[in-house]
Amino acid sequence: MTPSSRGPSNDLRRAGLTRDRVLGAAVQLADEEGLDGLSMRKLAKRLGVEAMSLYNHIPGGKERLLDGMVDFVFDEIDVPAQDGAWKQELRDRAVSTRAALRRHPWAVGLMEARPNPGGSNRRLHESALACLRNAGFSVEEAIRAYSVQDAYIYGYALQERTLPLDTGDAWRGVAKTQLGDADRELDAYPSTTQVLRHIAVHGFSHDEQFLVGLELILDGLEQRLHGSKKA
Amino acid sequence: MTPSSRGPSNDLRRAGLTRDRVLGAAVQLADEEGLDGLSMRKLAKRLGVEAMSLYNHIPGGKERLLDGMVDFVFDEIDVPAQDGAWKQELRDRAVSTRAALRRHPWAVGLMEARPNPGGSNRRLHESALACLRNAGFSVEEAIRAYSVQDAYIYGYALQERTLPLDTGDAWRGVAKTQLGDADRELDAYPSTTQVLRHIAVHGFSHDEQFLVGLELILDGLEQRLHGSKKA
DNA sequence: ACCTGAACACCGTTCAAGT
DNA sequence: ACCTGAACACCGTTCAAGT
Repeated sequence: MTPSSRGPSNDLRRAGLTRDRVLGAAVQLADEEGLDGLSMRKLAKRLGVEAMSLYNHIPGGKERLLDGMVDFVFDEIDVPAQDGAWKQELRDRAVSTRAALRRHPWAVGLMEARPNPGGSNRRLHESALACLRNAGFSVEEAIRAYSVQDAYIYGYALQERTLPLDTGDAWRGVAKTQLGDADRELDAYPSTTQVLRHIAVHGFSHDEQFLVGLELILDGLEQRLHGSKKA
Repeated sequence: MTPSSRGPSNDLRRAGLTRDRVLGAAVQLADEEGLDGLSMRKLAKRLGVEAMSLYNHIPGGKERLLDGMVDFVFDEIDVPAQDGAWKQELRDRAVSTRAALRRHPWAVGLMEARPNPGGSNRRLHESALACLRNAGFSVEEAIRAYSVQDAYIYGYALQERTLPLDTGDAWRGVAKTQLGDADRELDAYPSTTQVLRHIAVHGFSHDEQFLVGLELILDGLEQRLHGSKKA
């Protein structure tokens, strides 16, 4: 009568532990509790199993688990098309990358630091480079464009991780609190105070800030592209 | 006859444990073994003491120790002057920041993530903002300029941490090794292969790459500055 | 005031033993 | 083939006890 009794073999149980299931649970645990909260023992408990049995599915231990988790995040990033609209494609990739890193803040410091890049990482890398090459960037300029844009995206994600606030109200509140705390120090840091006052009134938007900076970089790359074509 | 016997009081010993000495030893340990290698127990051993006695000098435990270490790194970054040469001042600050992060790679992910910023951090922040304001940037544009440039600097440091190679020879070697490893995959990743071939021949320079990207951003900020002045 | 030993509640990982 | 208990070598931190 139970559904499982009708399965093809009755030893599948409710377990069916898989590399993918372990990876998914690990990402979820890190999303909820951060990288410090991710331990082999806690992860095992979530999967209804003892810590030692994880090593049957993740051969390299925790280090390889992290490799897999990082590639899991890379897989969530949209791969750019390789036709001529390079600026739009790169902008989309940047927005998509930032969104993935907001969902998985623990990944920011790991994405570019893994010695063994996974398949999703390599495919994304390849597509972005191809997109730039097809648009007319030389190999050298494609490397440069990729480097500058990636530095900006990951650096911005690093900043945003500290204060991932969405609404103008939240920002106004933070600025007012800091102005209240500082009080006696306002004279020593006049420009900082000015900035806090500005945010306390006008708020702040990560969405807008990120996009404006991104546009500045894309425009700079476009100028380099046209400059090199003329030369 | 021994030097110490002539000291003002003989109970100073060789210990004289201080917050500053603990901080210095912690930075050195992290430089040598990375953040994972920094434990209260190992740090204590270096200072000739048991782990528990560190808590007498670093009240908040390891978390506050990290706060202190981060501000130790901020203190090594040159503070920009506040006169009109904003472009040169910001360039110098960027170069100085990257150099500090190369000396202390463990700090990259921590610099902007501490909830309680230290004095050196706040002074640097204030000076950079003041430099921008004095150059004619509005409050809003100063925030933007600071954000874009910092994202680039820290993001670049994040990339560089993975492969902190200095010489063209080292880069050529890495590229050749990767081309050898990949072999069967070269067809699947043609643009990546092209990039590796380019580096295998021409090498690569972090110094140059960082500066070119930095200039692209500074030029973009300059255009925004002039645009807003006219408007 | 500063240092310490013992203890607590955790880690990642190995390995022999189970089924 | 997969899971586990016990064990090892580590963590950060508290606390009562020493001097």
